[in-house]
Amino acid sequence: MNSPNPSSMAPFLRTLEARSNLSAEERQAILNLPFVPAQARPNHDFVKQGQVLTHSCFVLDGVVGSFKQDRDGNRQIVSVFINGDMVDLHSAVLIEAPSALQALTSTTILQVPHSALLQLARDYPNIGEAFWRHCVVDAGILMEWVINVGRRNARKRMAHFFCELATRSAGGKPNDGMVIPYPITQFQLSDILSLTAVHVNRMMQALRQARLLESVERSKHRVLDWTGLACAGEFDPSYLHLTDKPVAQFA
Amino acid sequence: MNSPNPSSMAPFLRTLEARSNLSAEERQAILNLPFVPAQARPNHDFVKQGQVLTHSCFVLDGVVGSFKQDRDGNRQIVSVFINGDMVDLHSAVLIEAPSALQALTSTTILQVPHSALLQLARDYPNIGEAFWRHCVVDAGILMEWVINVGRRNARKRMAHFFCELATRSAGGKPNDGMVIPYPITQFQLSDILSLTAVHVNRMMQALRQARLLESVERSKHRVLDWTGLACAGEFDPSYLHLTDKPVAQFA
DNA sequence: CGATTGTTTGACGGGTCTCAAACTAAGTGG
DNA sequence: CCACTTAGTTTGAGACCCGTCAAACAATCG
Repeated sequence: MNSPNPSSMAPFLRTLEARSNLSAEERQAILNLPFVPAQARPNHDFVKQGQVLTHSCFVLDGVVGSFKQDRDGNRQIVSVFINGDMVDLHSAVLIEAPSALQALTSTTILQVPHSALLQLARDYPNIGEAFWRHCVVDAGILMEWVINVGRRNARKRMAHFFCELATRSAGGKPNDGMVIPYPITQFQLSDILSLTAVHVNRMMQALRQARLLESVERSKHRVLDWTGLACAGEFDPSYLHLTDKPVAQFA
Repeated sequence: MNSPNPSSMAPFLRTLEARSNLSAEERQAILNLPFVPAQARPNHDFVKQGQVLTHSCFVLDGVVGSFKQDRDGNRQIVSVFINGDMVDLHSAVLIEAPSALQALTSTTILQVPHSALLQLARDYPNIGEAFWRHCVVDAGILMEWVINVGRRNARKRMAHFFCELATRSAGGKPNDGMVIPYPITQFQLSDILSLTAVHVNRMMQALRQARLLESVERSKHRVLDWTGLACAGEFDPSYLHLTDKPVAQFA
């Protein structure tokens, strides 16, 4: 355990602290979480839907998609996770995986045992609350996904997704010219956006023509005009809870 | 406080116990939660999106929809709640409402102060875990909603929704002939399913013609053929976590 | 250099939306 | 009890967004 290096949990701590107040002792307890590193191959489930889990997965480097499939095997990505995200913290309290997990590119994950997470939540109720809050924020992102897929047309939907991804990779506000540091193919985009790869391609061209986005080498993407993109995607980042720290009523 | 009667929290306890194991003392603590009853008028927000909240809302009787709107004011219902559901338990840890709440029909809600919920979670870590798990199940329902809206056509989508609603109202497995005890208009259905009211009407006719569903008085609906409906909607109820009790690894 | 993966293009079809209006049921006031 | 109003349901015609199928093109890698 703990081989990459002892502070590999630092990005997780950072994510938690964006939304919750933690004491020095609590911070240390998070950093001391045990883990087992693992490499996830792209296009290959490392968690299967319905599987019973004993650990949660933390993304140290790369991109992970959460896949659900309908009866015909049509796959739909319901959320994506990047560096610093705890993919399935929820599995600590509901051990049956509601969706499959798959890396979209070669990804390093750290497996954190449920027992350690739950022990921490019991020893430090404030950490328990922070974990709970973490899951609640994830649910808020899902809500945004519902309205994205349900109400926005292909162009807005795609713009919105890139806004979210850019904002999350930048840990706040993205800059014009930034490159989203994860390769995502148009085929993967079609799974994310509930569109066909053909239509993704056409909308991509539309965003390029509007000088909002640019494709760069290896299926990566550059934000050319952040304000324009946010406008095209009707993007309001507040649901990500990355910047402000909402304080609970109870002290 | 506590006026309807002291055990009004019993349905909430039932919901929690379907998914978590609680001790006698913990059960009693849930039942003793303080609350303020309130009546919610249909088609009128009782919580606005972005509002800062001091209490969570429990549905004692009726239906509540969670609405999100895009910039143009297009509304989309992202989840519905019925008797026994704690609509926004999540607001206890994230006090800014991610969506508006509105009754779809005349509804009785009980407002439970966040302070009481958080105090309970701290005094009884096991209750904290149960609350956390409750929110995680809600998020799982949202995931199903994403694939429903994203991947299923109008007919399947509608069948799936009625399956979910029937299952939840029946607290498990619905029966042929059961009437879903909440009036829902086709206009409301269009907000739920991301369709137009016109198309909802046409799909409704298709389900009626297939002898799967029947409309009864006052916008209510009767399930004629449960197996057929579940098949038409590709419905698998496991994500609702109503029957089995998944036990966490940690004792 | 061939093999594989990802991107682009075109033609066509269909599911769903839009707009508009008629019809029905339920509730209200005179 | 009836006339009126309002909310909800139903129907039709036309347009458009996006899906399907098929094939060519480009880039990456061994």
